[in-house]
Amino acid sequence: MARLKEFNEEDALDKAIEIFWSKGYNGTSAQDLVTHLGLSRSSLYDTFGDKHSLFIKALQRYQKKSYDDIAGLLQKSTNIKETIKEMFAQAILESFEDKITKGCFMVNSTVELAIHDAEIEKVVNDNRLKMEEVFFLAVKRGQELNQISSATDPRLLARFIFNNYSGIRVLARSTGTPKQVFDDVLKVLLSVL
Amino acid sequence: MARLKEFNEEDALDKAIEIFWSKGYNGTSAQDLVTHLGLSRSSLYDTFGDKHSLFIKALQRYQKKSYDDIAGLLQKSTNIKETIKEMFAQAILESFEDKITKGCFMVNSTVELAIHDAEIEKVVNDNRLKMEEVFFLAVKRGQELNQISSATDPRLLARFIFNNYSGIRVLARSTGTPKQVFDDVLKVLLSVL
DNA sequence: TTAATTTCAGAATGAACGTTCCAATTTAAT
DNA sequence: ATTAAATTGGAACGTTCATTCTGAAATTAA
Repeated sequence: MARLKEFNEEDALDKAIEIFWSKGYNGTSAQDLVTHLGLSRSSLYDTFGDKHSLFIKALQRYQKKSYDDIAGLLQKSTNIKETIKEMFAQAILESFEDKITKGCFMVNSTVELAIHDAEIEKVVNDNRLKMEEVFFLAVKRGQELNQISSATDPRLLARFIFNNYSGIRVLARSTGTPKQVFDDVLKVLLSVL
Repeated sequence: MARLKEFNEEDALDKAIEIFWSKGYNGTSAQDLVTHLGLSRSSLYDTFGDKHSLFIKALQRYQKKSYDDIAGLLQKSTNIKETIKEMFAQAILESFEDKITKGCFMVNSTVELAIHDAEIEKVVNDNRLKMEEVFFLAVKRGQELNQISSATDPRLLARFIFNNYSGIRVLARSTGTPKQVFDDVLKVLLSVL
């Protein structure tokens, strides 16, 4: 009965992830969104509601994508320690690619918004719990397979891995950090497993 | 010959650190600064120039204070590993205090601004290098004193410690993170030293 | 072809933004 | 006392902000 949308909603959300990831919530203006998403103000507001709603949707989509990515890799892995190494190596490499997105959108949002925005805090905490769980199960399996040292409780190792993941995502937000720094951190991290 | 300032410039800077630390650069308005610093717009702008200049001054002051704090502790320490443990334990405890400042102002600024602001990036990189150096010297001494395992190059351990420090500062920006999570990370970290 | 419905581009909105200005006030040396 | 310089509170500035509105264009079932 009515005119069709000229854009794909998921593609637009991916664009929103990009620009929020790059500039943060407060650093991204409505005009930035219009420009980067390539749609008009009216379409933007009709489709996604206000800026805050759009941000939440973008962050939730990012959470699901990055979680599924990591969970997928670890679940199908036959060499857990090697997979963890590749995961980190990948995150490190990505931070040296020439994209506007550096670091991690979830880490950025945690730092910028979690203490002031209950809705964001919930997404952030859910993410931490899910990531911890997927690392926990992976480490536990790695220990059973004798690929990871059983000297330390897998719960602790899971939290430790997540912490180092956050750490390198912070380092990645500064262009000046040499790759060797990341590699050194990863090397020590792996020596614990 | 002229009227005297009614406020202390360093106290005002400390207040600026607080509010920028809590709300970020883009999240802090000129009105926020006026309210939190307790001085008028004219005094604020006459004394510190514009918002960006004030932010840089605040961040540099924070850098010096936090660096001096950590460097002081490590340099006078007779038990390096124990001092590192106390340092982290202190950072963890502070994140559970009822203050508006959570996490680390330097980490926050890295995440929010480093890729878009060359001046901030310089402060951030200088800080990383200085922190790495102070950790490096401490670890080296700790190894010489047989307080820290010599299995790993002190440079790598320094970078690793800094990375975990950043990580827990991110975790600290989310009120929902249970203390046990921090404690577990610290436990694994110490097991490497 | 018509009618119903939605999207679209861009103008318009009022509020909030960072910054500047101004007149009054305070100080201390003359 | 007068003068010169600096600080002060608060009004005022133009700009940008997020959001809403308007009216034309587009679509498709009837």
